[in-house]
Amino acid sequence: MRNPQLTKEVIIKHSADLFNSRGYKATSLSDITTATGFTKGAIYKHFKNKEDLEQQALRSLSKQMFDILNTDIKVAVDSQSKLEVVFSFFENYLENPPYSGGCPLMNSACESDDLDAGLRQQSFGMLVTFKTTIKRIFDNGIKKGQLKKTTDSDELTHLFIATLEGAIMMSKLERNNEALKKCVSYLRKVIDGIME
Amino acid sequence: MRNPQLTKEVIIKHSADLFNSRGYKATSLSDITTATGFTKGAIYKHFKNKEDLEQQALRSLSKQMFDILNTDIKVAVDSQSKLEVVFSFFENYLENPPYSGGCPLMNSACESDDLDAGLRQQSFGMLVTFKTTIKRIFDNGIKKGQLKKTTDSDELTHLFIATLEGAIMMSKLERNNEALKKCVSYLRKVIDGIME
DNA sequence: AAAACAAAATACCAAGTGGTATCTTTGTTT
DNA sequence: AAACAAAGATACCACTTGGTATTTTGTTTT
Repeated sequence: MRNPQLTKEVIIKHSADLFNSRGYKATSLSDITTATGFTKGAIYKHFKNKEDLEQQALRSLSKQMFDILNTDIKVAVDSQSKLEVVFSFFENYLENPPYSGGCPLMNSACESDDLDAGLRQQSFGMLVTFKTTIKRIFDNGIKKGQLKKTTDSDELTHLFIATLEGAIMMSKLERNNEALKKCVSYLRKVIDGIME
Repeated sequence: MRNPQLTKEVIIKHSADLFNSRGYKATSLSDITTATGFTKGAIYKHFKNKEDLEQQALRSLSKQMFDILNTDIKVAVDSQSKLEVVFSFFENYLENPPYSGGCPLMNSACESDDLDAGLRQQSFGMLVTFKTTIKRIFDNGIKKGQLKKTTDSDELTHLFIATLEGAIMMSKLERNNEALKKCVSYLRKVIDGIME
């Protein structure tokens, strides 16, 4: 019944959950051992140290987020529905979260200071990926004539990500999705305004 | 040369700085003693425990932020220039920060989970204050005929705060104020659009 | 100047931290 | 079935954590 690969996955999944909801530094190894049922021996068999585990956990969260997003974006046919995928993803964050604890990008970005360069670097990469994903939708939409040629894709990319991330923070703090709903509602109108 | 009141202020100021840049849980008492030059004896003379210090430090950061904002908002004469105060406050966050480590609202909101209810509560109050501050500018602007009557002040309040907070997160992570500049630039155009 | 009091320093404490070395178990290979 | 290596459990380690009890220092009051 031994399955080292599964063991590693279980450890990553549980610690990712703990890291994202309680914080990376605030989550101790013993938190993880009690959550997973494995011992420190098992953890250190699969991970160099806690920092290594933190990074692999964040990578897992990042992969999970973008796997969902990219899959649904690919299915959507035009720019508007592709952006709608992003909207509903965030809009349903609180009610039906793919992982608990809010957005892993914001959480890691807020917690990682200059000291732990690894987490910061990975968090940064996550932001780059996010920006690339959104901007591509705009640029393709413009190219295909679905969005107005005057659309400032770079500005809107920044606006969208900042607004969605900020709204998640607000909604998480207020424990209701009013902020998310209001912000997404606004962004939808922005889309309507640049539709060709 | 003993000055207990000053001692307390020094402890609060230094720990506020540490909490906001490195994180609340990640900052230890010894971090604070080395930063302030005082010992644990001095700290526990003035604060019940670490949690108490955390809360008083956050309150200090909050006060500092809103003192600056409210003062400048009061000086500004019309709605547009009042909102411009908020914009420039955030726009200059990175280059000329009133405190280091990014926005204390977002930092405390991200870090505080359900376990430390105190920090969370205070963070929540900070958000309420922020929302009230912004919304009042809109509502007064509408009432005075400076902004269009059709302005949805509640929606814009949420949009502004979410966008500014998200932009700070991005700019802090990217170590440049591109995101802040782009987002503020957009919000300025929103204002132009609702000017009467 | 002595006594009284508060402020801060010092010296502790138990508990928890990340990490390592060692041992036992398990599954696989020969 | 014997041997072997990998997986994981156990037992430990030095160190740091938040917190407390006690002592010293400085300031006021009498």
